[in-house]
Amino acid sequence: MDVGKTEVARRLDAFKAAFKKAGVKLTHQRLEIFGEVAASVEHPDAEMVFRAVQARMPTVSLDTVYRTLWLLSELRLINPLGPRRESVRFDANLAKHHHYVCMQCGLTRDFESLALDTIRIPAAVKNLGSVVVMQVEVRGLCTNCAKPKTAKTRTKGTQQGRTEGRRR
Amino acid sequence: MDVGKTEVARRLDAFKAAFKKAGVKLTHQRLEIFGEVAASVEHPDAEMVFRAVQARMPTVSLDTVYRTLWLLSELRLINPLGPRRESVRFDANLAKHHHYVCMQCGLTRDFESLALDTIRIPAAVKNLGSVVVMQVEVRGLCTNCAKPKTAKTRTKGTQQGRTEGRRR
DNA sequence: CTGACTGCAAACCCTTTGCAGACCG
DNA sequence: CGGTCTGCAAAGGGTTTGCAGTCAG
Repeated sequence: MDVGKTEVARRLDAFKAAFKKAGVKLTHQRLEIFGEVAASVEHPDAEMVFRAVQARMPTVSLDTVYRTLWLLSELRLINPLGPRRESVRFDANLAKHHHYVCMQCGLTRDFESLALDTIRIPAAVKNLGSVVVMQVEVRGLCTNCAKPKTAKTRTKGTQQGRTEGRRR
Repeated sequence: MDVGKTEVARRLDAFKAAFKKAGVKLTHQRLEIFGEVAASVEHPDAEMVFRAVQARMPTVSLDTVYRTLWLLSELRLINPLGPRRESVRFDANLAKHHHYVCMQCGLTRDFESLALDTIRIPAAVKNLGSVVVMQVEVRGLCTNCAKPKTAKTRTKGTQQGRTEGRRR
């Protein structure tokens, strides 16, 4: 249930290199925290990481875990999962469809594709559990966010935004 | 930028039928709230819906919007988007991969597939924005949750769970 | 040594809940 | 009319932040 030893070692090297390059300090807790995420196959959330690290280092605090996790994301050593963390969104389109999600503003749009609807799922997935839905998620920068500076043409003013100004 | 008129009408019919069948009351606010989600292509969150409905019905409260949104989900008239709402999760696997997510316990696992990595994305998506990542998300019931009752064999004890007891 | 980092506690934001009055059927 | 719903206000849970002491480089 763990990531292979060699793979973890490789991730740790990338970790140290990235820290050196970014010029941030390599503290004991950062190492433990990254080690935890790198060795896990569970896609843990902050609290899971916290509990695991806490076992070996009883003084860590949950906020350090959060800060470190986001730092790691910034250095592109790990990725936050799923659509941008924020509020739950709802979808009234009950037909088969797929999603395009803007990594910057969170804009989410449906798109349809017969070809994608009929994708064959690898047999190995069967070992994980039953298959109820299969959706393709495409992430990128929406045309609006891709526009150079002067982002005056905000789509309709409402909706969409609200997602940018994250991070500390 | 809206859903077609006929489609909205169809969704409204399904809505009324489902309400009658479920024996829940069809109130003014519920109708407005559903209408808002059904006509939007934005996958709004509770607050977006709230603001939109509030414009036409200044007395609605945000909590009613929440309650209605979840009610609609229960009646399968809309679907909450993305992996179960809860905390952000992180992924240290930077290689191309896809996700299997259990709809009940939130368990999330990677799986690889050359075939899936090379899927051709429909040209229409280009109009939405650039493509940075393409991932297939398979949702279903993991083997553990699928087990009849006596779910004694909890995977490793830790991780995983924490996601079930949602909803009011 | 010194600025970056940590732990602590308090603040925040989104979401949920208990309760009394309002309204659908 | 009666039970379901709503609005209100307050509680909850996850996440973030300001501050003073601590530690990596």
